[in-house]
Amino acid sequence: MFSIRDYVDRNVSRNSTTSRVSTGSTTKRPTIKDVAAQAGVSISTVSLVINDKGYVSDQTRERVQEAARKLNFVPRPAARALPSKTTGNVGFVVRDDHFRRTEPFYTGVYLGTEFEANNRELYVLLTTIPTEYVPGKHTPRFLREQNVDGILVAGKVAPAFLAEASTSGVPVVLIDFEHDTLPAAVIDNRGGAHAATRHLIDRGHRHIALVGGDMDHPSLHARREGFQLACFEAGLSPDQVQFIVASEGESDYATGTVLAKRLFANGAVPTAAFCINDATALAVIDQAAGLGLKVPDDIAVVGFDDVPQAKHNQPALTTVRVQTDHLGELAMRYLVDLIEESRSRKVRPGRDPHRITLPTELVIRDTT
Amino acid sequence: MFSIRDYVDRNVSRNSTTSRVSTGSTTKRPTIKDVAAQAGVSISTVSLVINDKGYVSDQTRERVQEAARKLNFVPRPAARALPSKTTGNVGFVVRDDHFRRTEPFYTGVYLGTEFEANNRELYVLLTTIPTEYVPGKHTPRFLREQNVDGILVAGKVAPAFLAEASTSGVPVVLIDFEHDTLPAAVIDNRGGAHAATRHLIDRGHRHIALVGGDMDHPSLHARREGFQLACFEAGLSPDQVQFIVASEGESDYATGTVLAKRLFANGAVPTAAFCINDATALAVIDQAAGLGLKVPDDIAVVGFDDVPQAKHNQPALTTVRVQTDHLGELAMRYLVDLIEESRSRKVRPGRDPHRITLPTELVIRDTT
DNA sequence: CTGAAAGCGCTTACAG
DNA sequence: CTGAAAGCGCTTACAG
Repeated sequence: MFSIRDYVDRNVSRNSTTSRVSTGSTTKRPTIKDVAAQAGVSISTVSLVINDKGYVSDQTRERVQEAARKLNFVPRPAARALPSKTTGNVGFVVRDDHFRRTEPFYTGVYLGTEFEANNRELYVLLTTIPTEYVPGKHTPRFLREQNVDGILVAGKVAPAFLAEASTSGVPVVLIDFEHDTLPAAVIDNRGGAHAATRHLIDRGHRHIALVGGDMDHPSLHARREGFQLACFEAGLSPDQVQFIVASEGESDYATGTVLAKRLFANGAVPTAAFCINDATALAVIDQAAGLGLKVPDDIAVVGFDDVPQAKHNQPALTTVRVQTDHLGELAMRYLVDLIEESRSRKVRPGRDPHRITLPTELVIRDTT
Repeated sequence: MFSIRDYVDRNVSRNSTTSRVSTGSTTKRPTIKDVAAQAGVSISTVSLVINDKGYVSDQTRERVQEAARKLNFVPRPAARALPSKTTGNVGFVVRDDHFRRTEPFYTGVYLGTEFEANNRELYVLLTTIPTEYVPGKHTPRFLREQNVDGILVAGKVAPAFLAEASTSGVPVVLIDFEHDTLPAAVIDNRGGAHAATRHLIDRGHRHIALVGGDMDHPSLHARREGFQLACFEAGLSPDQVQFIVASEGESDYATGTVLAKRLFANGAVPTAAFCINDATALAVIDQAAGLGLKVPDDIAVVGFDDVPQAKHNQPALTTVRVQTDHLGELAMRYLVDLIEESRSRKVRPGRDPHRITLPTELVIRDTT
């Protein structure tokens, strides 16, 4: 390993002050006690007011609120956590390779959860886990320390992790993934795929291919179902529909390129392709261009996800928009619901978990 | 707004158990008290052992450790935070538009900090701020609550935020950005650009262009310097060197496309282009292909960053690799150093802030 | 080297 | 509607 010292650049200008600046006021940060004194009430009352709990007369409430405002009082998270037996944190787990992906899908989801967490006065502890998850070894610290009130799991993860999370004692909500009976916030993959396929059919296409990598993921599986349903409804016969699908591997640009070659290698090329996601669609378009085929005249292409590149591509890609932020928000709200539910022990008798489904939107651009 | 209820999918199978499973053992989580009882010592001693502080005889140390292991004791973060006046958290701030970028630069940096945070028993609170930062309005919650021991700021952010962070009373380390005298962990942009340019010159090129968007960012500025230095050292005359630079706008693919058109519009096209980053380089390559120019025969291209796409591009892009994880790690270590330093009040007399520089590596592929 | 005690800043029954 | 008191689970001087 290396030492930090190895990298210190001594050529930095030295005529400088330090970065640590005092907070200006010498008085230390106020506590609930200071607020109580200022308002002339007990700390119990202050606590009730800032938590909006119990019965407090309007008059004292206002007096407390004014005192808090005047002193610039902000409760310390740790001091609240200790007696209340809650942490004020939620965990956000995603596989590292997913998080690193070029398409900013999970960063969008994360930002949505962060936004909603801010509204709910929660901190989000973002942790990545490896694809090959080994329980004791890779267990997120917040699980070991039981330092969260709930857990969000984004995307596909190892079942071993889900088992661990499920037995942690706090609610778990999956995002864009499904597993057993765990509650989940998912995209309307089937509906989106159906709309996209329907759109191709409406444009007059009758020979259509589905192109995509491994369909093992529940979301991709649902997209295939939506595609099939639309084909069936339109009365297409099986020989009008092709499935260009890899038996393994991610549905990424590289896999898409391989599949596109297979697609165009066939004698009778379909007039339209529903691609399982944008990465695949972009690969198909590039391969088509390489062969001198015109999009959409020779082959129409529709994707799924509406990644940033979709809009900028030449030609701009018709696709299904997924509002990733919104998905994260939705999941966080759902999790908070479950957390509150589990606190008011009333609803113990195992309410069934739900899937919450986020609608999608077909965005018609230049490839169809 | 909408309600969560609007999205509940009632078609989910209902023959299921709830996701909330008890932890198995009915006994509640052990505290330091339980460990003390088990080991037959006081809680003070247990505290000393688990924090590796003060003098404890080897014998009692072992007895305590065994007791802790046996009971599966894990200290609660909140309980430590309260009396110790530390939070165990560090803030990680990045602009939302940067975090959403297609190139996973900042996610890589984040993962590096997370990795190192795990080693140091710290939690990272990732927060995004808008480009147009308004102090009171967008202030991260961890600042309001003073809920961090230190702050990492990744990439360019509004000066108003840096001012707020600097006066928060905790150390701040910038990542891939520089500002006044704040400590920073930066990439060796100048060195990387110098090596890349030198490489072009070594390949025999004498007419070279620098291509990139707005050079306002310190990192890009440093790259330009490295480029210029290499040109100067090689004795290139000013008329052999072109600067195709936008006066504003990000150095992204779209801007790169515009610049590439300008580059190729000139009568005398250079034989090589040093692009300020990979996004720009990829745009140049695509534009060259559109004009029937061969890369690298008609024009050699080198980028900077080594984004995932660089390797997969046809032809694969020669570029300068930046180990984003490593950068994050480095910054986190630096921050922890500063935090510890600020705790042991000895080093008060304003030590000068440093820049810690991460080396880069030239990756030669097929475009040069 | 070890323990008793005070205290961190809150919440939460429990009285009144 | 309000307050006194106990307690959350640790850390940290301070004695010894």
